[in-house]
Amino acid sequence: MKMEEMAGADSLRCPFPGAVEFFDDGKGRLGFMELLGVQDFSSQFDMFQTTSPPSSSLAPNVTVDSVMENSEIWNRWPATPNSSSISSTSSEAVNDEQTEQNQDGGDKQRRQEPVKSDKQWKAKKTNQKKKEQEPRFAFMTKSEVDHLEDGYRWRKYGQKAVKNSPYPRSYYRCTSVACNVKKRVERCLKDPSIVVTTYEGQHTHPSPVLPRSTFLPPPISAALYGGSATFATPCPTTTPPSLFHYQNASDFVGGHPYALSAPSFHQDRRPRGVPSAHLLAAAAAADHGLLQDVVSSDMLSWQGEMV
DNA sequence: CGTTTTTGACCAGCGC
DNA sequence: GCGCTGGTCAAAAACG
Repeated sequence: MKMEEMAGADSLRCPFPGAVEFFDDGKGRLGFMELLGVQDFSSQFDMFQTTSPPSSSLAPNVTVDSVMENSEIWNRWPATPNSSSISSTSSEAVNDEQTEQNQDGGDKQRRQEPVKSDKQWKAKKTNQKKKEQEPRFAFMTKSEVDHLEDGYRWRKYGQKAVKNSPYPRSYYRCTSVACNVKKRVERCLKDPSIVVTTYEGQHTHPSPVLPRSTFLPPPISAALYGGSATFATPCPTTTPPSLFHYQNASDFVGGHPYALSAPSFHQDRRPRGVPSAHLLAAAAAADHGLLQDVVSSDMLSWQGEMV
């Protein structure tokens, strides 16, 4: 199936032209993913929902429709402005970065030196309290692969079993020096095909694979570069969300809450300097008018079919 | 050989 | 105080 056809099949039902991303996995196979939604369940959390069949499982006979049928949230996309501010966390994020650095640097020392002073413990407690206020940002992605490409390099530092769930939660940390951003990846209990990725913190550096100047809508750039002030909630698969809130309507170009997630294969070991297709698609989805700035002619082709 | 992942252990917070 | 849970550490293993 041609990309244009796939995109065309999507255009009738998808309320967000451009919300489907096609990408080449580098092995000649075509992958795609869907944006399912942007959601703020508790005014504390932005959630992006996407679907992303792994390239490895994407057989040639798999059609967009077969995947689209799995998208429960299509056509449920009324935007409700949310006035919560995102600016108040930026300074805290910086503080967190500093405390985190101290913590990271000090943890090894702490291990070697089990006896801790009260000051150390209080500092850690304070740090944890701050962490609760750190910007968080979550994506829901339909994918068979847990760890999704987002333009940054991550190192897994832990994995925990989730209560009442057969699926573990993985903990990742940005590999960049002095960058305190973390993310958690877990599967939705009710719908294991959905991966919930929660970002925490603010990147102190540009994406190694995406030029900083590339336009991304605030939720996306927030996720990639840090800056959102909202919190994630567990996936709502039992009752697909009917309300979607944005922190500010103006946060979205053209009022469209376009979002992205990622192709899900070997994200961290992709050759450097190669812009991630999904990132480009995200930018494209944000505003078709800006498409020419960020996407290839091929992507423009299918994007055009969808508008 | 450097980097990343795995995994058991540790710690804090919370509810009872 | 105790047990449970979430988050993190760090040594060892795996990987490229």
